[in-house]
Amino acid sequence: MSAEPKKSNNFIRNMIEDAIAKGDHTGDVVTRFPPEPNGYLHIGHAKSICLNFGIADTFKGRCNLRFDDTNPEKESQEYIDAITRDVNWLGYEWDGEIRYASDYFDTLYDFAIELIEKGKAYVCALTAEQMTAYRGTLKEPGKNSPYRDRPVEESLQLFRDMRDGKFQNGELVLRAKIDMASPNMNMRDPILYRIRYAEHHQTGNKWCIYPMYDFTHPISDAMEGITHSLCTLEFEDHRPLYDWVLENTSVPCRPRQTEFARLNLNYTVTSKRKLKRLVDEGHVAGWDDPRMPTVSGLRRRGYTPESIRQFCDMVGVNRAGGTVDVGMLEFAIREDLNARAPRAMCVMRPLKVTLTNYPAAQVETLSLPVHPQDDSMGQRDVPWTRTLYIDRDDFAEEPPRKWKRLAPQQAVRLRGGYVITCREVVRDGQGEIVELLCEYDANTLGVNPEGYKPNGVIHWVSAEDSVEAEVRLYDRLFNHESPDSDKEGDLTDHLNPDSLVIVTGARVERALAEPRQDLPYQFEREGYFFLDPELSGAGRPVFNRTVTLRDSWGKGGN
RNA sequence: UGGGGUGUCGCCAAGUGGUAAGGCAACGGGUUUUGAUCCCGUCAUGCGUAGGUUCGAGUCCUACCACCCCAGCCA
Repeated sequence: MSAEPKKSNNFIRNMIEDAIAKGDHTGDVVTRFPPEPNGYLHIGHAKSICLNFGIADTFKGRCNLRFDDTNPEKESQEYIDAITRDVNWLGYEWDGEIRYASDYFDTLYDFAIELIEKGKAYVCALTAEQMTAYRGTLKEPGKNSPYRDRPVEESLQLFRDMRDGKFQNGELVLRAKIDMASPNMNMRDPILYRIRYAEHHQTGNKWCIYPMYDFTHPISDAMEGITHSLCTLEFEDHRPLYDWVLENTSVPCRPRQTEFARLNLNYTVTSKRKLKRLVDEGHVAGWDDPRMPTVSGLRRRGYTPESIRQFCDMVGVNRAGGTVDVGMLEFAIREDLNARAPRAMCVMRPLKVTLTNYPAAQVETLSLPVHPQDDSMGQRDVPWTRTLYIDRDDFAEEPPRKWKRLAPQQAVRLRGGYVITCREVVRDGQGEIVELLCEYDANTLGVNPEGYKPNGVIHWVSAEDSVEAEVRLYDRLFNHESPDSDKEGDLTDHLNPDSLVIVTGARVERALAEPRQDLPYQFEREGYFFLDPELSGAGRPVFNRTVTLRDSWGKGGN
């Protein structure tokens, strides 16, 4: 990546810079992004992606994409495809081909043999329950497995037999021989291989034994010449084991693991397990539901890759695990879209306005800028007719103080058009307001009226010459700041019942009959809205609200 | 005294002994045909607490306190 804006410094960048300055690090800086294909990427992964690819970029190194696929029962090609797409969409290119930990299954097997031959690993026949008992507790040491000192030749033969399918699921495991009394649970003779008769999405039925993460990861890193293996804080306790594996096998090089704090966002969850649950239980429409903090959800919502990268940069990287306010994410997308989004008008809840002094047959084509601060984006045509729609929320019979919209006998500017004054309110049999009879001031196009001052500016659309649209107003999925970290109840107790409000019968200006699909629009005075690629039909657009405009008046939007 | 971490403004975050950056939010004010944007201003004598070292400490030492992670044949 070359177009990456300059990145804020963080302790990892500083560490690498110092090492290069002191001559401790020579050669390329090589990182990797190593997702397990057991779910979709979320905003937390985006942080890791920006870090790994960003580091490689600033140090002119390389970054690999490697699927950590050692648990076939939880993984699938669907997830691989989604993850690959998301990384690309975020704007990153990995070095060479996509890698898979499963590419190294043969190598891994050989290194396991090496450990056994060195007397550093053994085949253990303890059951899962026995294993737990032997492991000890956090405060008490474990005790050695009775199989720990079995002869090397015996372990060697047993391990081959494991591979050759001579045992049942879970019957035997290969364990590292380290220290059952270690205060670090990960060092109490961790399992290296388990028997699992499962078809693997990459290797098919070639294997019935699969290596564990702690054995696979350091070796995969070494095989790829990774110099900086960056991971989240919960793996800190695994580092001694990561190092142990590298020290005790004849790997070609020596990567270093460095941990950083994972991203937490309030009012949402960033855990693949919990997100999967929301999908499986139907609380959302899928992994790419616009309310999901997944990369695909954010994309469908209208977030841009640039805004997500900017957000990750704002958040920073360190070892102090905090919780970032979603407001910062919203700021990032507003900042990007304010500069780039074409403007348009959309009336969510149409209220008919008849201009009594405007000829019925007349149509005037107004030319409005696509962006008020960027002339290079050009103009668009907006028809002005006798019958218009404004939003019901922009009219009040008894306006509050400082009302900047329409009210009886008061005037407002219609955005880009004329100033109108409301003369009469028309009601139906139920007493509901169905129409406003207004007069327009023909001398106010592009100039202020003489002798009076309009309240403000509201948006509008021609009644006949506009397009019907469905608009989906999204709000936060949870109404609890930390929906998953409290003891008060279940995650699903905190779902926001108003996280999706569907508005049908909205009207958008004619220019949006065929909306662009690459970037959201700003519906003026409302927010940013992105054409939903799944739900929109020909001539019937569906817009997802990406985010409201900042609003210093009341609560934003509808 | 299981082990490993982290504590700087409401939130994120710089700072590596020389006298507390920046961003978000908030709050004032100006511009404005989006109650948007933009502009200008305010916002930590204080860095988990208590001692200590030093001419000088967020940075060094000691002791506490709080929070997070670890007992999957998950990653």
